[in-house]
Amino acid sequence: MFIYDSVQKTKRLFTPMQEGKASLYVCGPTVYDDAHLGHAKSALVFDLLVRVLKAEGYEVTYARNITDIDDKIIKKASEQKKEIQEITNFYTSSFHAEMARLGVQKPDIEPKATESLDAMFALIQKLIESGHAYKTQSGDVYFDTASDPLYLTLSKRIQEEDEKQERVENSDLKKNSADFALWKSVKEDSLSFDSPFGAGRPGWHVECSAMIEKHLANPHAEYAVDIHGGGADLLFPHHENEAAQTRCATNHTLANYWMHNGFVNINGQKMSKSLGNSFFLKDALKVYDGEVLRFYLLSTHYRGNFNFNEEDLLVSKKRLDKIYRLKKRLFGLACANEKTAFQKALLDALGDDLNISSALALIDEMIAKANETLDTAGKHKELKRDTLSNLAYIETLLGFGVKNPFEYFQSGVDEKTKAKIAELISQRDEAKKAKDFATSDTIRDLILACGVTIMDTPQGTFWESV
RNA sequence: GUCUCUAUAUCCAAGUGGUUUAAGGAGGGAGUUUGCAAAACUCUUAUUCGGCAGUUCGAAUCUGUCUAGGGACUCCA
Repeated sequence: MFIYDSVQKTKRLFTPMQEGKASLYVCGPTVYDDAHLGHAKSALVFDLLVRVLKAEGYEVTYARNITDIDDKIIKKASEQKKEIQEITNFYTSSFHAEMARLGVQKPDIEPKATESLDAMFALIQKLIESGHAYKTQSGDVYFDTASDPLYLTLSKRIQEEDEKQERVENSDLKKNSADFALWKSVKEDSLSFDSPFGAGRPGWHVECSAMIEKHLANPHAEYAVDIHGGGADLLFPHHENEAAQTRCATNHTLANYWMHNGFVNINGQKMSKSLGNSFFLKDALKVYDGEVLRFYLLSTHYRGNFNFNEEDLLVSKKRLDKIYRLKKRLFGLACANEKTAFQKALLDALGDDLNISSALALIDEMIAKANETLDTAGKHKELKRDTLSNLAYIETLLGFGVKNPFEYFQSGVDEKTKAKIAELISQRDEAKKAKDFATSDTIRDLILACGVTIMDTPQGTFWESV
């Protein structure tokens, strides 16, 4: 497959270090607040990538971390007078629950910062020993960016003059203003762990490098992982710093391929903590079906910016509805495992740097063709078998159409209303049989008043919630 | 300010030099089907790809420039 490498800025043929195996590390959330749509987008993009890699035949090892040591967590805990763990446990489990509703499969490894301290100590120790890190008078350990000739080559930034000047002024603290903390010495009333460098807590960037070495890296390989992913906002400074740490502490280049997903914008503006315009996933899930959100957030190319708005989301729902209507049409029939030309084309589209638009176009064409043949030659066995197989393929590759189609269309309607609708439909059938269309239309109005729509088919009358 | 990305029909959105005188979806229009609807299906809806200039036999696709809008440079998916 082809992957756009956001560091080389070009589409490259994916060639893993080990034939048939792919390792992937993605920066996960810091668990101090509810997940927003941006977290959802990132998780969905890499969930899709993993599914595509597996469909291509790779044995995938996918790690996504949980950052559970952080200034913001500490701040929140003290504000709410709660234990750190109470905060992190709460947001970790809500993150998991919300991801599950989006159909995001669990990563193979989900390391937590609090469980990876040994690996961080080892990495920091190596950096100190090799002269790439230093301890300040205040007890902090900093990475010495000047000691790494390749620093800033990942994000291709240019060191500015004023940054160099700061070097002299702050000589008793940091050697260079670009230097970043590997270990922050303990301050009063904050979270602290014992370490070879004194009590304190790790800097943010060090956990990813350490986790990758611990869980994914092969000591003899050139790269620590095949693919490293995350949101576009992480390229600098987070990924730059990760890359520097790994490069200087180990004989690894951090990743062979870098993938960065674009932002989710609200009203054309980046959703951001500082702007306070975050759209929380839990709020979106109150209003919209998780699978519709999945379809919507995945419906445009992962690298582009995504402007969230309700009208476009409803268009996505209509497209997903079409998959379910076809599924409903073939409901109850046995599915054979036929590999079709459509499936090959679908995988080819997604194998081209996750070209979801092409993939969705293929799906729409497949649906139209299947419906057309079912309209004109309903007993076409081979077509039914292939169509069912195609729908099953879409389920595993994209996670679309995974529910029972009747339940999908009737979600949000309580049992009492369902019974009432069933009763009205049977009354309407009586009237229709008697060709009393005035009565049947009156009954239809009563049914529509329940917030549902009905459709007469050769198999009987069905209803869907609107 | 420095760097960087984007600009395709009413809207969303593929397409990175010729098989595309531009996929797919939504919306609009006309039909088929239906007791009527809904759903489904068919046809239709950009001679044109932000403006200008250039490279080329040939450009939405490459180069320059201008315009508009995002983003990074500070915690962020």
